[in-house]
Amino acid sequence: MSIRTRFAPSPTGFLHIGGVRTALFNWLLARGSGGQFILRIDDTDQGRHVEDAVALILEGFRWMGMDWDEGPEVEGPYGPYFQSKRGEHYRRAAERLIASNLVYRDYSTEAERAAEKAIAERNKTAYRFRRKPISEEERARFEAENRPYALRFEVPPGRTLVVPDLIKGNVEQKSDEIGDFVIVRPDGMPLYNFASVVDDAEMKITHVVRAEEHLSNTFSQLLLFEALGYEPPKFAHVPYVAAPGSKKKLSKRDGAVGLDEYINQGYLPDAMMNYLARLGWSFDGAQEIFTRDELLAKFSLDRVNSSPASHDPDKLFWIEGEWMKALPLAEKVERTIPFLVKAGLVTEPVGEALRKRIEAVIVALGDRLKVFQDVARLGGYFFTAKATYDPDSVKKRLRKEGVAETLAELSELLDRVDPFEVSTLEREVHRFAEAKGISMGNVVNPLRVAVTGQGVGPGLYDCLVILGRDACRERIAAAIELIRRGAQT
RNA sequence: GGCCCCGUCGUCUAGUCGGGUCUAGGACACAGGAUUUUCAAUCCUGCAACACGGGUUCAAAUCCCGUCGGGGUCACCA
Repeated sequence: MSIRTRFAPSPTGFLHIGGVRTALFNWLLARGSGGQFILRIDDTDQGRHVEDAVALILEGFRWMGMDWDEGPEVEGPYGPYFQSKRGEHYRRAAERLIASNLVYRDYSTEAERAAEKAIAERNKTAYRFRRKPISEEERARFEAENRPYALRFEVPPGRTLVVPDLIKGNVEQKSDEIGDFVIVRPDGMPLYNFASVVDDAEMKITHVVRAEEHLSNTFSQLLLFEALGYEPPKFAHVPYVAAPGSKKKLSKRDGAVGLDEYINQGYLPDAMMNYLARLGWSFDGAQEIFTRDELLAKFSLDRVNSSPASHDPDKLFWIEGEWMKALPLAEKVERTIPFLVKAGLVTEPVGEALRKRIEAVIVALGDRLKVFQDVARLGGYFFTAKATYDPDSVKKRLRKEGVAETLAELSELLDRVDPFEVSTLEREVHRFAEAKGISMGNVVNPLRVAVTGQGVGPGLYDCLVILGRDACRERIAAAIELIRRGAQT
């Protein structure tokens, strides 16, 4: 039988990278073996804005390139794939449990339970709900007055439950440690532990790969699978993702934890997938870069670490750089455009001339281009009429004795160089420096700041050529003006 | 607090099951150097870990016990 996995997010409107990693493991496991990956929305308890939140999740999955065989939009044979639309399934399952006498009506009030919890708290013991005897008269009265009740599963005493976890190994728990738990609320809403068991069973999920926080719940779920007469799936509990440089769980306060932040910076999906896969999983202790196909072929649960891994933005950035280097030029151009538009540097539609210019900038940027927003960040001045001068660079390279004069002469030089190309430019600037007895650094650096406004950037001659003779001379004039004005004040 | 999971360089990890080949390997980051018009890239070098304490053994990162630390769960949340 083929492997069927699922990812079941609750629509909170936020795609945590830890969640994306869990989804990835599921996707890799299923797709790597020719199985199916199912997306299910666990929205039993949410109310509003579910649609927007779901759209965001789907968008994230599409960006990552993790397609789902069954779920929202595509549907499938075991739908619906929204828990909020599966009420009938839960109701039928609950009825079966009622019929076999494995659940009971709990008429307790919130105040009663709160009091018992308080006692447990005071005694420093675990709070466990247990079925209390109820007299026939009382029961009849409750029913007569239509008193609301929750449906609770009666946990059998004296058993040892074991989860044969694919990542953690065999994990045991005594059933006596587990209190009777609610499966359906008085308002008819099923609870997670119940709904997810019903869904996993009915959707024929073979491997439940999910966050570690569910490990303790699994014992209750095992009882439910058994009570419903289902063979439980295999389980694999993935350790949490810790904050950078720590072993503390990664939370929203730890900086960039949402997938959208990386999408917005212009990370590559392949790089993100590569990074996330290596976070908590390794193939042989040596390989760092994996293509999608390699991941599909090489991923296995038994090489997922049982201890937490911390999010490492530096490593993500490095992997991103490796992937960016390997990306074909045409694709870089194509994918850069939206970021340039967003930065207000170009407007669509992008004509052939502008496209050539973008391509030239990307070529000049070379390996300096790591994420797509870098083109705007590092090379914005190629797309504006004037340069914006960085104060530090101006101070360091322009406000020096004789720089204005040197720049004026360089401007004349640029006027003469023909053709206006990298090789000729390079030759003439070298000759100029030699003739004047100035070090190359003292020629090139001021010239760079004068035409780009920045202290760092692509090779100078590339910059000059892309900008063109006229723009270069205009900017040099502007820089000289800047120096003169600064000298007066 | 009870129960459960986890603990190798700052970080991702190899090695742990089946003790010796581990004076603990690779990678990211960091530091220094080479190259160089800046930055990036590249190459070289360096820094750096078996949480702690006992025990078993000829031999322990690897097995056992304890301690400490982190996480989860004990919801009519997921």
